[in-house]
Amino acid sequence: MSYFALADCNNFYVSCERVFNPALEKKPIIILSNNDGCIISRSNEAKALGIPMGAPVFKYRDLIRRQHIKCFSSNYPLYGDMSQRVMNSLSQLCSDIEIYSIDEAFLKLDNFSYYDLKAYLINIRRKIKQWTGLPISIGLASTKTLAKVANSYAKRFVTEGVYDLRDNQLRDSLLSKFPIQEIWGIGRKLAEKLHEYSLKTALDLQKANPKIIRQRFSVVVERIILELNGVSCLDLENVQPKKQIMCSRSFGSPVTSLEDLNEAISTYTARAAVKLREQQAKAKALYVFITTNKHKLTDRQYTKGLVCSLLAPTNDTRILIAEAKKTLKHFYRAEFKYKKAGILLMEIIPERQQGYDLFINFADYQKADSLMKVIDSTNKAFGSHTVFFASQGTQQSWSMRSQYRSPAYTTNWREIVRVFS
DNA sequence: TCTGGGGTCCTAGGACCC
DNA sequence: TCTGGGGTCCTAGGACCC
Repeated sequence: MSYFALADCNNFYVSCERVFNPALEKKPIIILSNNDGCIISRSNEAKALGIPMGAPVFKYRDLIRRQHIKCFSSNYPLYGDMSQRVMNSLSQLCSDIEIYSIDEAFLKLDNFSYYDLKAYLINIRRKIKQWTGLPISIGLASTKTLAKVANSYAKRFVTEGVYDLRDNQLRDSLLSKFPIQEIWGIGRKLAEKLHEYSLKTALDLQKANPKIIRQRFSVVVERIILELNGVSCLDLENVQPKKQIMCSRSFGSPVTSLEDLNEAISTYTARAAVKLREQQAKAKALYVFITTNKHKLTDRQYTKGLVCSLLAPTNDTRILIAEAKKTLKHFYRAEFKYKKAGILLMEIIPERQQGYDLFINFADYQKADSLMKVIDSTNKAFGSHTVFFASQGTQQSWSMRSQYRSPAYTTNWREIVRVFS
């Protein structure tokens, strides 16, 4: 018999901040999205004060001030590095692991019949806390979907942070109290439609006829039913190379000029190209888009994007930037105030699958490869903005707001924690 | 003043082929 | 007074996740 466990960091971004600033323990804290727009992580104290997930921060300014809630801008260099430490630690403790998101991993526990699994997981949790400083919760069950349910109970009701949902009777009694929209894979729309069939709890769904549900909904919901019954349909997944690579950002303030948009698009293209080379791939097409602020009803709106097919697959930042700028020029219009721009790399193929262009000297390919390698390794060693392209600009007046950022404690020598000063 | 960013999967429907 | 049907490929869009 094999089981699944879901290990999930508690209030991950908040917890990362607390590791390096223990004065924040037991205080209400929130972390803001890029551009300081939405609330994307909350400490338990902030949740208790009624701050919802994903809410725009300006709607809660009063509450934040009144309750002295501490705000932080997102600090992805820090969170990414802490995530890696957690995942490395988990991998040492369990060999069958799928990293599902920045703060979650599924573990598959095969051939553990001689162990007390729950005790084993409690020990994992203790070690992660000791090695990284981060608190995690673990849910244990016979399928991934049930492990998710177990995890949410581990978070809410259990002090040792591990919840064992392997017993069928216990499972069904908990599912009868579990709202259908909180099931992994059931979002708002599906929940509404399921409510029309009087399916309100996870147990209602579990008892539904999978074949009929498949006809009326989809194979996705059918699988969820089987998973809720303890029939595993979703196995651990290997990391697949990305089929699309996106980089987009909202601007700190509205942008109108083509020069600024060119800088932004060049910057996003350069970032996407780094990701592309990291997975040893090339793109055959790219998509550039710009959009005005859809929340600002008084502004005239314009949203437009365009696909550009590349002559040959490439991961050369110089070519990608040139093509992206050329594409932008086709649909840029000067009379709008833009809020956001972005680029999507498409039709991605592995580097070694690529054919070569008859009219390009092979030596030129090798030169481009070496140049990109030097740029990437320099930026990796000395910081991501050490070498950059002139078209990315030096002022970047359009760049996003990040007013309350904590130091990059673990990834930048200049921002390292000081014990003495 | 002020509303994130990045990604996947599934389905429906059109075009096209024989 | 009669005009197939099955299969594949592609794309757009919806829904979901964290």
